[in-house]
This record gives sequence, structure tokens and C-alpha cells, in this order.
Amino acid sequence: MNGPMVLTLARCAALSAADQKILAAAVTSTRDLRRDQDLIREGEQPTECHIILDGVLCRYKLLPEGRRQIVGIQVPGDLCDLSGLVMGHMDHSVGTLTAAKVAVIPHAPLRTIMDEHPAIAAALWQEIASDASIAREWVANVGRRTAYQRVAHLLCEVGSRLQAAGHASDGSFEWPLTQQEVADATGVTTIHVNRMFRQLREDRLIAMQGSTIRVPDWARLRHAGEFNPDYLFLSPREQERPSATAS
Amino acid sequence: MNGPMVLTLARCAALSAADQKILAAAVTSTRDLRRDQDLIREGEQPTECHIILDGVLCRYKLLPEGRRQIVGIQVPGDLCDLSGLVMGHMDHSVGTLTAAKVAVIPHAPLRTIMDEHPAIAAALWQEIASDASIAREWVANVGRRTAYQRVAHLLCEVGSRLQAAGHASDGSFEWPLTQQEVADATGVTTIHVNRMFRQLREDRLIAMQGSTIRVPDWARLRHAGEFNPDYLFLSPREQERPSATAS
DNA sequence: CGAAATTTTGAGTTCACTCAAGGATGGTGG
DNA sequence: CCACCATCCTTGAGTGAACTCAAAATTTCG
Repeated sequence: MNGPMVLTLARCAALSAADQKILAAAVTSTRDLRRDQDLIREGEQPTECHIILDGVLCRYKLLPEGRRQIVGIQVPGDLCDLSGLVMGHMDHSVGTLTAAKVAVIPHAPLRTIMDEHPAIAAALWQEIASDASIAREWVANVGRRTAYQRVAHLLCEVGSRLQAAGHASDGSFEWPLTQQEVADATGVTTIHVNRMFRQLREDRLIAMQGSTIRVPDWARLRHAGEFNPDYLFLSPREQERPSATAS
Repeated sequence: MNGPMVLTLARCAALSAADQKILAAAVTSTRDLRRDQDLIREGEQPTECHIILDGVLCRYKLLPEGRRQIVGIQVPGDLCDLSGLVMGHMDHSVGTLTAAKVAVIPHAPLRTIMDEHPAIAAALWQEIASDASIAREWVANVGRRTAYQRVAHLLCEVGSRLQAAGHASDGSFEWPLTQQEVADATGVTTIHVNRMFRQLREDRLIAMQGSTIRVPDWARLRHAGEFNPDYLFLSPREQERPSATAS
């Protein structure tokens, strides 16, 4: 492995240091991806899994007439193609939203490790179950919330998860999505997303400078997006809410 | 157990007869549920799992102001609260859409069985992973399809799954949802669902008599709903498409 | 520095929503 | 067995949130 690889599985709270080391040892290589590159495509039958070391990716589906729906965001620490391991083929594609770096673990040794280390198997179970939970929350988000609420909710989720992954500080973080991508994630048009961002700015729920977003008052943004982080199943350590005075 | 219980796990294709017997032996009791009754509620920490023997249930989330989003449908053969086993607490509620009967398996013995029978553990993995896949397809459905397409898509999914569960014949099946519930599943209003049903009828994509729906031409309905069953991961045996001339 | 991608704004349109009300259906009890 | 009540389904008319089309301003990056 190239130097001291930082492999912090998102659900590592359930893993001992020894188990984490075992997983890290199974990594055969890393891959650097540029922005807007696919890691896997729907229908493919992958033979390896990927853990995100850096960068932000998304799960998405393509529909007729060029429509696209982003069905999930993946941040560092996430295992992004377990469904390929479990089901044999991918029901969706995974691609980058930013330049990214992923660790590669072939399926075969991973299966062996899971057989021999129940705690690791349990952590991977949780990864899949939390993916399912997040997808269900997204159904509710696009199904029953207004465009304004959907964008606020997405801001909360991405902010919380970047914070948990150690990529936010003091309520500020790099926003990894273009407005086109926010549109594909929330099921509205790009133009309308732009109007919602403007309104969120006017309402002082967010402040943007370039691609950095600052949230002056998380409680208000959470309220606006009806956001309750329970569905993310972040471990208590990660739960630390991005508060204004975290410092 | 009360008589010859029919416990056909939806993903039983992956299970030997012996393994199925082991699972069935873990069932401690059955529960009869009336229509519109909750099996589990969001936030609860269940100590047992349920396999649907008969009837149709749904996963749902409640939102402020009485809004509700149904995030999944469960048919006979489905294991409907594995997420409670894996994550400790429920991120959503599960309730009946029709009168139903479920088999109860306590968590503790189930964990033991999973440790000792990898094939059973694998089947449960697949159950969770397919839940996640279905939820992602639902995100795309409510996010990027018109009301007409959403209802057509739901008709296809429920029809296919009832068919796979042995509850449909010759392209006809009992439709288990009220229009209110279809609205909660597709993210539109009840009134608009009614108009979409009318249009589907006028377009000869479905025919209804009472709560029985007949689909004269599955290919056309699938096309209308952009429905591709791959995301359901039905086993080849169950894959048999409800065709017009199934007899 | 220039080309391409992204963001921003305006004007008009439409799909789906709200409000309102009548009709069908099915279960329950007298 | 029928009357009644509750739920569910159906339809119409007007409204509004989000969409489409068009185009300019800004940022990013080779």
C-alpha cells in the first residue's frame, strides 16, 4: 500500500482496531478518479468493492430521454458497491461528483474475511441497511416535500455526512454538487434549484462563497428541510452535530 | 406450529429445502393482522422479525402536517423488518394494506441460525439489498416520472411481485391499495391518482372490476411506466412474466 | 485569454394541486 | 334483510408551484 492509507470505514464504530487493520490489508490497490467519471455502471457484474478514501460520489439511474435521477450521495468512508457483491449485478451506476480516490477490495478475499470475522460482516450489513434507510428517506423527500424543502434537506444530509467524515468545520464545507446535480438529486429542474438556492440565501439559511457553504444556524436549516438525522445511523461519535460554536 | 405452514421466502431460490426447514423451525408463532394495522413503528427497537405469510403490507414514513409517504410494498414471502435486526431501531413503520398473516422469528435464534448457516445469512443479505434496490427505483419513480408513469410503474411492480408470490393468474390480480394509498406511494394527491386511473382505463392499459385489476397487455403497461423488473432481483423461476397467454 | 460550463434572471405555460360536492360501495347493527 | 353510516371513488372549476423557453452574466479551466 502507498504510505499510511487512511481507511476509516464510515461504520467503523462497530469495528475494533484489529478488524479495521484486517480490512485495510485486503485492499489491493487504489484508484484516482477525475470529476464526472463512472466507477461502475448499472447492469455490470463487478468483481471488486470500493471504499471511498477521498472525494464525493453519487449513485444514479438513467431514464429515457436523457433524464437522470441521483439516488444517493457517497462520502469518504462509504463502501459504495456492496450491492454488486450481494446481488451479483448493479441496479444503479456510481460516479464521481468531485475528483476522488477509492480503495479497491476484490470480492473473493472480502468474502473470506466476512466468513472469518463476524464483526466485519456485521459492519458491512449495516452499510447496506443504512443505504436502504437513506434511499427510503429520499423517497419521502422527493415524494412529499416542496422544492425548497428538498434542497434544504439535501444540504442537511450532505453537511452532516461531510461533518461526520471529517470534511467540515465550524458549519462550513465544500459543496460538491453543481445545481444541475442538485436538480437530479431532488427531482426538480436546474433553473428551479437556482431559485431555491437564492431563496435559501435570502432567508439567511445558507451563505455561499464560491463552492463553500456556511450554515449560520443548523437548527433553522434542519427545520426548513424537516431533517432528522436518525435515518443516517451515524455512530454517536460522528453524531456531533455541526453546531455554530463547535470550534 | 399450526399445521403445514407455508413459509416460502421470496429469495428461497438461494435456499436448499433443508435450509428452508431450518428457518421455518425458528418461527415461534404467527400473527393475524387486520387491515390498516401497524406491525412496527418508526423508532421502535424490535426483538423479532416477521415473514409475511399472506396479505400485503407497506413501509411508510409520517411527515409533519399529516403527510405520509409509502416507501415500499411487501408481499407474501417478504421479510419485512430486517432493518430492525441489523440497525437496532426502525427508520420507518410497517403496516398492513390488507388483512394479513405473518410468521414471527425472534432475533436471538435468528442470529444463531445465520452464524451456523451461511446460505441463510446470504439470503437475508439479499433481502436487505433488494429492499435498497427497490427504494432507489422508487426515488427515480417519484423524482423523474409523471403522475401517469408513476401509477403505471406501481401497477407493474405490484403485479409482478404478486405474480412471483403466486397471487396472480392470467394477468389478473387483487389490487391491494386504495387510491389514497397509491397517492401516498407515488407522491401525488388522491384526486390526481383517480384521474390517472381513469386515463389508464381509457387507454386500455388496465381494466378494473371491483378491486380486481386485469392487464390486457403487459408490454404496453410496462412501456407506459418505464418498468424494467431487473431492480426487483426476482429469481429466474419467479421471473416468469405475467403474459397475456400464461393460462 | 478564450471556450465551455455553470449560474442567474425574466416571461409565459402546464401539470398537478386545492376546494367543493355528488355518487358508489361495503360493513354493521337494528 | 334492509337501513344507515363510513369509507372510498368520481368529477368539475379555479389556482399555484414548478416547468419550458430564451438569453445574459459569471465562473472555471485548458
